[in-house]
Formats: sequence, C-alpha cells, structure tokens
Amino acid sequence: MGLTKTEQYSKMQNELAVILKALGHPARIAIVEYLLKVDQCICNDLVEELPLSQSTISQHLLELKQAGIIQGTIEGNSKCYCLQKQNLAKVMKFVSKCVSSLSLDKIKCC
Amino acid sequence: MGLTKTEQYSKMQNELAVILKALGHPARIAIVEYLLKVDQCICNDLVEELPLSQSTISQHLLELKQAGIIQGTIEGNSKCYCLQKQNLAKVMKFVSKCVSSLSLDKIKCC
DNA sequence: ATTTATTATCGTAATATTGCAATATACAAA
DNA sequence: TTTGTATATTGCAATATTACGATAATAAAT
Repeated sequence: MGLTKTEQYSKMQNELAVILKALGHPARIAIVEYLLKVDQCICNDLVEELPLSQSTISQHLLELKQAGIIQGTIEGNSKCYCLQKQNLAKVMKFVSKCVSSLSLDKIKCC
Repeated sequence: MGLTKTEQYSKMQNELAVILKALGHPARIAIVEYLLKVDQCICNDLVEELPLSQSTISQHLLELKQAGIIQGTIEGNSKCYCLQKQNLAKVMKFVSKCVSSLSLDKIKCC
C-alpha cells in the first residue's frame, strides 16, 4: 500500500496533517526559526545558514509553501520568502485545544 | 540518500520535528481528537472509530507514544491510552512564538 | 485447559521522502 | 550579448512510511 487514505478523514484533519507534516522536519523547523529571526530572506541566505545543498533547500521551501506556512514573492532575480500567519494559526488552535483541556485536569488518564 | 541529517540540527529542532511529524498524519490527528473527546480509550475503540485495520492502528499508536504525545498503560488484558501534556506544550510554545510575532505585525514581509 | 478478547509484531508491497549533482530557467548587470 | 546571480527542476539512490494479513503473545473468562 503505502498510501494514506486521505478521503476517509475530514477536511480539517487532512489540512492539519499537511501543515504539521510540513513542519515535521528539522530543516524546515530551522527555516521557520530563521524566518522568525530575520523576518524575510532569500533561498541563498538559507544555503549559507543550513548544512544542505541549494537544491535540497529549494525543495524544503516548496514544501513549506505548498502547506501555506510561508509565502514567496518574486523580487528582481531572486525570491523573497516570509512566514504566513493563517496556517500557523490553525495549528495553534488545534494544539491549544489539546493543551488547554489537559491543563484543566479534566482528563481522566491511566 | 534518504536520510535526514539529524546531527546537524539542535536538540530542540529535532525534538520538535519528531513531535510534529508524529502529528502529521490524518489518522493520528483523528486519534488525538478522539482522545480529547473520550479522555481515554483502548486500541479496539479506535478500530471501530477509524477506517484502518487493527495492526495499522497499533502502529500509529506506537508512533504517537514514541513521540511522547500519548501514554499507554497496561490494564488487564488491554491497554489504556491517553494524551500526555508535556510534548503538546512544546509544540504549543513553538507555534505560539510564531503566531504571536506574526500577529504583532512586526514582520516586514514581501 | 480451552476459548475469547485485546494488542503487538512480522513479513510484504506500494508509495513517499530525503538529499545531491547536474542541468535548466530567469533576470540583472557589464 | 555575455557573464553572473538566484532559484527551480530533473534524475537518481537510499531510506522511510503506510497499510494489510497473518501470526504471536497475554490475560481474562468459561
């Protein structure tokens, strides 16, 4: 098999999974953290920052972009990348729902 | 290659990536949401809830457990699963850092 | 002791991911 | 027009993931 049964889950579950999966790699975490620090950057900045080749970083950027975590706009002969609020807010909402119900000690655990 | 260069990133970046990756699958999102609803459950409850075989669900539960998102304790001849606060809080902290810096409109974007 | 219920593990197949080098594309500047 | 800069794409190899059926392991119940 090797195929996720996407059609069996809700739209929200699939969307969340895509976003979280995109964030589920140390290089992409590093990219997001770098963007938090410098606000915006081009691909080449990351080539100097991370221990990966240019082509690999370009692919990680594409994955983050397709998940809606970053946006990239053409600027001259380079491309400016920055974070996108919307989808990070989705994760925030999900996780805070988890954590808040846990911290209220409502949950009877084992 | 096909191998993530784990040793090149910080401990925090790797830990976060593991947790987020574990949450990056609709079935595992569904499991977490189900646990939020029912507090605790056994594997068989999920077999009736999700469109997956018992063995597949068992593997998803293992992955969530290894990432520290849930815990499972033996209870008679079954196993009781429930959410674990600690690691969800880690994600929460990361994402809220992202979102807060974005919502403050501090970021100059493209 | 045997059956039943619950979960884990093994083996397998299909697909996806990770990473790089090489190449292609696009634009700016000389 | 050629050169340089920045990014994307392609092709490939190694590894990981997803899912299932079959089988094992464990404990409770009959």
